[in-house]
Amino acid sequence: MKVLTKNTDYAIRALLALAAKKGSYLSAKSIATEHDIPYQFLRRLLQEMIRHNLIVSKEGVQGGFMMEKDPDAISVTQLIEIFQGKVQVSECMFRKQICNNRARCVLRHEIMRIEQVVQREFEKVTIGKLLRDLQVANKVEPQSANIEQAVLNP
Amino acid sequence: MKVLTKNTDYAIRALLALAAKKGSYLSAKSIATEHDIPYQFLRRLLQEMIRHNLIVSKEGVQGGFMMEKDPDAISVTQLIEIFQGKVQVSECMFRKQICNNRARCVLRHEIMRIEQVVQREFEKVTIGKLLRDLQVANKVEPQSANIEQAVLNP
DNA sequence: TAAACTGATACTATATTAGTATCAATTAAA
DNA sequence: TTTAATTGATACTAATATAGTATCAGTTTA
Repeated sequence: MKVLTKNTDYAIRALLALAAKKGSYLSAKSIATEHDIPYQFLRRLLQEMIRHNLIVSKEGVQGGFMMEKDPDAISVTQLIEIFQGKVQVSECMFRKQICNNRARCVLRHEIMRIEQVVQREFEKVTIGKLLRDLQVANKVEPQSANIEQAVLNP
Repeated sequence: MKVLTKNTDYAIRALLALAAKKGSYLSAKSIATEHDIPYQFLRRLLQEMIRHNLIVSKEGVQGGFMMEKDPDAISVTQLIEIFQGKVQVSECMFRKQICNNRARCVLRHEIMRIEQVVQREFEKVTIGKLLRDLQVANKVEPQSANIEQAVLNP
C-alpha cells in the first residue's frame, strides 16, 4: 500500500525548493539536478502544477518556475488529489441493483470515516510547514547537514 | 488513490459471509455466487487467508472454508497488510548517500505519523464489528433489505 | 467410483505508475 | 540578429501492480 506515489513525492520536493527560493525563478533542470528527479518527469509535474495554479512560469533563457502563493496554502492533500486522484472508496459491498442506499453499506461508511481522518491530517501538512520543519532540522544538527541545506538555506 | 483494492474488498466480503455462518463450512463456489466475486480469484484469496490462519478449510465433498477465530480478532488493517502490503512510506527525500539519518526527513516523519493514524483507525474496524453493523442495518430498515440479508441473517 | 470440493500454480489481460523523447515557441543575452 | 536556454505540449515506451482465468492433482463423501 503506497501512500504517496513518485509524482506526488517529486512534486513536494520541487515545491519545497521553490518555496525556499520564493519570488525567484528556478529552472526545471536545476531542480531536477539538485533533487535527483528525472528531468522530463519533473517538467510534466511542474506543468501540471501550473494548471492548478500552484506555481507560475516564465519561458526562455533565465526563465523557470516560481512560487507566488503562500506555501502554507498548499497542502499535501491537494497534491495527492492532483497526482493520485481523490481517495476512492471501494464499491458498495452489496449488489447495486438491490442496495441503492449506499449510505447503509457498512464498510463504505467506515472507509469514508477513515478517509476523512486522513484528509484532515494531510491537510495540516503544508509546504510551508514542511519547509519550516526542514529549516529547523538543518539548524539543530548542522554537523550532519545534507545536500538540501545548501539549496534551502543558502 | 485507492484505499482498498479488489482483493481486500473481496476478502472482507468473504470473511463476513464466513463470520455470519461461523462454525460451518461454506464452499468457495457458494460464496462466489452469492457475493458476486470471481470464483477463481476468490479461491486464491481464501487460500491466502488460510496461510495467514484467518480461516480453515476442509477438502472434498461437503468441504469448504470455515471461520474458527473470533471475528473481532480480524481487522481491516490485517487484511490490507496481507493483500496490499504494509503501508509504504516514500523514500527519504534527501539523497541516501548524504542523509543517512532518515528520522530527520520531515516528510517521512509526517507520513509515518499519518500512517499510524490510519492503521489505528483500520484496526478498530474488525470483521466482527462490520458484521454487527450489517445486522443492525438490516434490522433497522427491513423494507429495503438487500440480498445479503438472506445470507447473513437467514 | 463419481462428483464436489480444496491445493497449488501458471497464465493472460488491463490499468497504473514511472520514465523518455521530441518538436515548437519564447526570451535573454552574446 | 542569431544562438542557446528555457517552457509548452504531447506522444511514446517500460515496468509494475491489479484483476481475472485456467488447469491439474489430490481429497472426501455419498
